[in-house]
Amino acid sequence: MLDPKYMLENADFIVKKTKARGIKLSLDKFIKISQEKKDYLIKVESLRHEKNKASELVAQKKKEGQDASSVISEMKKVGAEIKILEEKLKELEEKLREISLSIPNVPHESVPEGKSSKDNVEVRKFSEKPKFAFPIKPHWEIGKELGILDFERAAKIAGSRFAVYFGAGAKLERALINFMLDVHTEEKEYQEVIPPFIANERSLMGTGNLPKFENDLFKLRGYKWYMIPTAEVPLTNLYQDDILEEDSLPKRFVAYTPCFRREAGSYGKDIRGLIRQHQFNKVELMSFALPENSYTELEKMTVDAEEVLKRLGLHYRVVVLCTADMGFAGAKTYDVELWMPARKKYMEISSCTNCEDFQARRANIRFRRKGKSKLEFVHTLNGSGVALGRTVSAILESFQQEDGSVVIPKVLRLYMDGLDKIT
RNA sequence: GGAGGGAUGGCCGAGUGGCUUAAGGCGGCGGUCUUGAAAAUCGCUUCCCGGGCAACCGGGACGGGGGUUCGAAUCCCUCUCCCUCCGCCA
Repeated sequence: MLDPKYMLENADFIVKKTKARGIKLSLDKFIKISQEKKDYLIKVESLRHEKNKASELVAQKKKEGQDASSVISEMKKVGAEIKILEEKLKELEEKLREISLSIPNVPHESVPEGKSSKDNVEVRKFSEKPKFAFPIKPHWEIGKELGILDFERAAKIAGSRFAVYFGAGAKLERALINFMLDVHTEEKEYQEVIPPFIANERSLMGTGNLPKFENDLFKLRGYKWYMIPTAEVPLTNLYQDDILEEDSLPKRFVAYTPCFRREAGSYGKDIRGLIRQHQFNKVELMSFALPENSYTELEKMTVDAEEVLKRLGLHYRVVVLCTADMGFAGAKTYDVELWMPARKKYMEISSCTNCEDFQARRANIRFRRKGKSKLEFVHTLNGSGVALGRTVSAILESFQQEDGSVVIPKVLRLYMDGLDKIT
């Protein structure tokens, strides 16, 4: 949510920036209703003032034993009038809120303009694409042949877009979770969290998943609960309605959670393998930062996410998303993309986003500067550190051997009882 | 699932229809004292919206929503969350 004052004062700029996102937006209605609301507000306030004065008079008269009935009957009328105006006012406020909630964040000035993901700009790369002297296989074939991934059995249990991990596959996934958590907690100053994997409406409003993107979510039937699509939701809402101390910022958290997504509208896309699942594991980074530091924090977070991939020895690149490819709540996003040898394509594995005060305003997360009374909204940042399923895919494909086995990256062997190869 | 008790400013906590314009304390900020600090002491300090260059003025908010009333933190209804006891349970 954007600051309503900012919206009124910079309407043209916001419309222009939103257009760059590929979204058509008009703020005319917002401006008109805002003015209307203000007029009503002034009317209501003056009537309420009158009422307050009269109430004082009634109290005084009664104390002095005088008759107050004329004032009281007069105020009955005023009271009724106030009620009508208040209803109208509330209606207008509700409309304004609805509009505000549906407007995406404004991209940061450093974000390149573009029309699609093709216009994302590569920022840096790490290492080289792996080379193979034999015909390579996609990860689902490798996983099936090694007996560590099973999509058919997952389909029996749940349906398509689910996976069962067996033996060394399950252990690899668990090793990666522990490895990532250890890197982020022991070296990168993030505090580990295990949050609920279910969140309520308010929390999903806070992050911007609701009200616009309900179709992406799994809702629990009969409850106002949703399965989390990412740990960003519970982590951001850790401090919903809170007031933080300036000294306590930045606050950094890392959480392992499963993520649940409907993937509605992606029928037929990435149907094979671990790339696009209804349920996947992810280690997520989260940071609450001072506004003046949030872009430094975004750089740090991206580098921290990359660190994991570097140590695994996987080839990746970092791109800055263009205006058209960014998410609803983001002001700037870096995607870290892993190289998938079998598809000969880079795939997003981490998305590090500075939401500035967009989510903080929705979730009401504020802070107080030392010695000042005015409250400000914090900046929130989130980034994957990193998604597990796609990492496993890249490991299987990148480190596959001619005999069908897969070499385990050195940093993981400690987490896998010394196992150096899955055969 | 049953029965009770709660939710008040950054935090703690008083307040059961109009002398509350939310007491008091803690914390925070500033002054006095001190070589400095601590202690003591004095003052300031809830947030949001509207108006104003400003001092200031007006309005709102006591978990959320609704109601009663001339007037609600206070009474009624409802929802959410928290606590205690009983039952069940990994």
